[in-house]
Amino acid sequence: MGTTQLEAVPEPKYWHLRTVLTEALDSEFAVGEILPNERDLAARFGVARATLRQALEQLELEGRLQRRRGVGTTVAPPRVGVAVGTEQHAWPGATGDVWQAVDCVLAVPPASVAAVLESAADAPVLTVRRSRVSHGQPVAAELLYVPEASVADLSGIDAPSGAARARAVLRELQRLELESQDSAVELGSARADDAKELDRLPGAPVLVVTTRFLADGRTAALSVATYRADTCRLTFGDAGGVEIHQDPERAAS
Amino acid sequence: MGTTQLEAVPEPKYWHLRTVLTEALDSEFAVGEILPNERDLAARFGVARATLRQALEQLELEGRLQRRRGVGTTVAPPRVGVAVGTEQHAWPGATGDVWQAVDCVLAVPPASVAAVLESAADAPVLTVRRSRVSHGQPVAAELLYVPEASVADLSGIDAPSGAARARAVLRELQRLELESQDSAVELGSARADDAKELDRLPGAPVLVVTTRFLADGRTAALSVATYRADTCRLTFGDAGGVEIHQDPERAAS
DNA sequence: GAGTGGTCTAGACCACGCG
DNA sequence: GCGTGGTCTAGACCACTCA
Repeated sequence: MGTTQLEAVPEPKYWHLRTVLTEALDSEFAVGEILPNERDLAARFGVARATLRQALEQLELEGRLQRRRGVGTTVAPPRVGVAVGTEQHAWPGATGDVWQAVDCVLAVPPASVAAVLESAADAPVLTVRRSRVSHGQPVAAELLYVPEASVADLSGIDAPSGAARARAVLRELQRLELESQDSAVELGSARADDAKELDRLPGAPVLVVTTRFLADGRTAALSVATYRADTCRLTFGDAGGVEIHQDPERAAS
Repeated sequence: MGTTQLEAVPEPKYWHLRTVLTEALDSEFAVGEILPNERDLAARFGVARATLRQALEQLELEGRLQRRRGVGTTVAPPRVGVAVGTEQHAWPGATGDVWQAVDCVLAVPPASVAAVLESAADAPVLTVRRSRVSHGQPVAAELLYVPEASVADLSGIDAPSGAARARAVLRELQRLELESQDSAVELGSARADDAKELDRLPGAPVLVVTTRFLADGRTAALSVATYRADTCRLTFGDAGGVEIHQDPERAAS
């Protein structure tokens, strides 16, 4: 006897909370609206604040919420689609490039980068920092590694570093003919410097897009671009990409 | 006066822990090795278990660790590259397809899917479940939505559902000529059913790849594929993709 | 049944944004 | 200075795996 199937599968509280909050967001809140603070919400649902925060973290990961210290928790707008396919993420420095050069230094790259560039582990390479803005918000920070062999002549540039030199490097890069490129996308967490540029805390989830540019039969440049995972949807291919958002617990049944 | 710059920037303990552990993983541990349990580790570093767990979560997100309840925490192998570019993630059912058909039912899709398919919100569509295995491990679960208009004739199939019917649907789909496709990648969290298929807990981070297949001037099929974010690196483009792993706190300096 | 990671609690203090 | 989210603690119990 007893209850039929009440709590037959005791799912975690935070997961149930996530579902409840998702439905509330869908029906009762508008984009940009401020939610009650965490202490109030926790009390309202009768859970500890840590448990509530676990649910909010999920929702932030899914791009449904935005939390800012000292401000509050707001309903996030739908993710913006950023093109990383053929056209927009093309040969760095090409016309129509969506990136903005920030800085350029000559530095020894991480070992993993050196391996791909087939350069000595301690050989310095030109390291260009660029940033990408979409809809007024910073969406990505990039480090572009360019072996000195890829740029013919930088003697006309007097600046040893800075945005001017970065643009000069990109200009020189354009003299090479791009043969092909390939990319990989994986999940990562923002390093301190990237986090700052993306207006997030260190460790924030990011989508790391690594692109290798091939010219003259070798790797002419390597781009490691860090996109905010909470606000971005990376689009590939012919058209603009698909607008789909995950539904809560909706399976084929 | 006082101390020069000791703790001038008090970074969070869990972040510092993450860095320390990353370096330890790089130098002192082999892939597959089992770490001390969380209680021991926390005691060794003089922090609460919750703080230690926060660091481990980061490392798991970055694909460095693998944690399994009842077993322990092990050092994860490098992420496997899975191709989602042109060839392998091509027209479903084409020869060389890496997917395995699991099931097929006729069901009403989520509203967001119906919108893309340009079908009525309550119109059922063929929903094919497929799974993808790489290196012996399940890496992705897919729901493929196929409007009935896309498949000419299923009358020869007596099974109302199941893997046999799924394969029949894919076979019929091949009769259409694929015009183009576009994809989008975004971060999500695994629904209960996907989590089970991917051998993870609900809410685990996943990379959601949404692909729209265009044929006959309309959307002939829509694929929503859920990849394990901890173990997968999605590769696009001409070659096999780049093998880069994020280095801890290594900036151009 | 012993040992593991997963969940949850009820507190405390800190860093930040804003008025 | 106040309210927010972010960090941290020291416990407890649960779910799972495996010998």
